[in-house]
Amino acid sequence: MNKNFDKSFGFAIHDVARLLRLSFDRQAANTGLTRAQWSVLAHLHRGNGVQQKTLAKVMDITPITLARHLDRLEVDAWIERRDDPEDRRAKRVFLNPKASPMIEMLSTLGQSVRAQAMTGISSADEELFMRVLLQIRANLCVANNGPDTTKSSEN
Amino acid sequence: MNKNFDKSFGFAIHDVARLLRLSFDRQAANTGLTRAQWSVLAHLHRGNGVQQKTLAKVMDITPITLARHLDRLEVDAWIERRDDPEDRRAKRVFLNPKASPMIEMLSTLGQSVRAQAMTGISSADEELFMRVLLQIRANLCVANNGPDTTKSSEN
DNA sequence: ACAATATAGTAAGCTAGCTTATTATATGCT
DNA sequence: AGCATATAATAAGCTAGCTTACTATATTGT
Repeated sequence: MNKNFDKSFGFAIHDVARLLRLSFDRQAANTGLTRAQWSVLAHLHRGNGVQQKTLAKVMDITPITLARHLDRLEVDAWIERRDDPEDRRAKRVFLNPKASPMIEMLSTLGQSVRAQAMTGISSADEELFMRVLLQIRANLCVANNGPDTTKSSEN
Repeated sequence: MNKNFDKSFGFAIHDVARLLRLSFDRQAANTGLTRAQWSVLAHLHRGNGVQQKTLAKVMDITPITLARHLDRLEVDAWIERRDDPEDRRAKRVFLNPKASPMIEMLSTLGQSVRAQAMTGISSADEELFMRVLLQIRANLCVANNGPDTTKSSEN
């Protein structure tokens, strides 16, 4: 009955994104962290002490969306906001020590979810799939932001 | 700096889903309908008068998520809920006549967004991509719902 | 120097998904 | 018949994204 919808590109992508997030969040429920929050921590892991503005840009989410993640992460002491000494408008975000082991754990969880999703798919197919996926993302970035700002500049 | 994240499967899928939705919703903003709402209308188009329970199952969203879409769609008279004559707990959902042309319009919009996303991708690659995508979805459905309930039964 | 403009962060309020709990009605068992 | 269980829809309240608007601070132009 819903053949066309099952096969529709946009809906299929949407479903897969949702199912992946659900799968991850359920398995991480005991940690009290969601995938989106983990993503913040992981990005900080590779660039600790950045401004919120920068972090939001790298993560490609709006500053206010990031701010809310940080609010909750700060309550549970995963991260800390400090005033930027060079710009009184800005804040810089730092990981607290307790975050590191958690980042590791969630990273392996992420890998296992991916493996589950890719069951029965050859590595050649997987590779092509990823290549096309990244191309699609690039196409949409251009379409959404106007000729690419996001990926070039980095504060 | 964020190479690994750029290439990560889950995040890339998530990004693409978000960008697709954004792209669609922006271009459809003047209609007052979102992609999710359009999806409800389109499903009704191929199965008018179904119960909410059934519609939610076909769309693979929770009943309460559907109920809220229906609330707004009903306010603007795109659809109508009627009591099920055979089950006093249930309601059946019907398209109003004004919906049909809108469904057509949004459907072509959907196609154009897809074309934009697929720019520069060969049809062979696109085909393989879709095949893998649907396989992934099937894998995740099993993982999330326990051995597949969703796709087999249909009221 | 100071007025105009730009920028960093946040607030308010929206859609869209989820889980858990409630209400009303059906169904099934004894 | 009547009680226990199951089901259809909704309510309450959460995360996560968005847009638009506001506040405080920087920057720039004259």
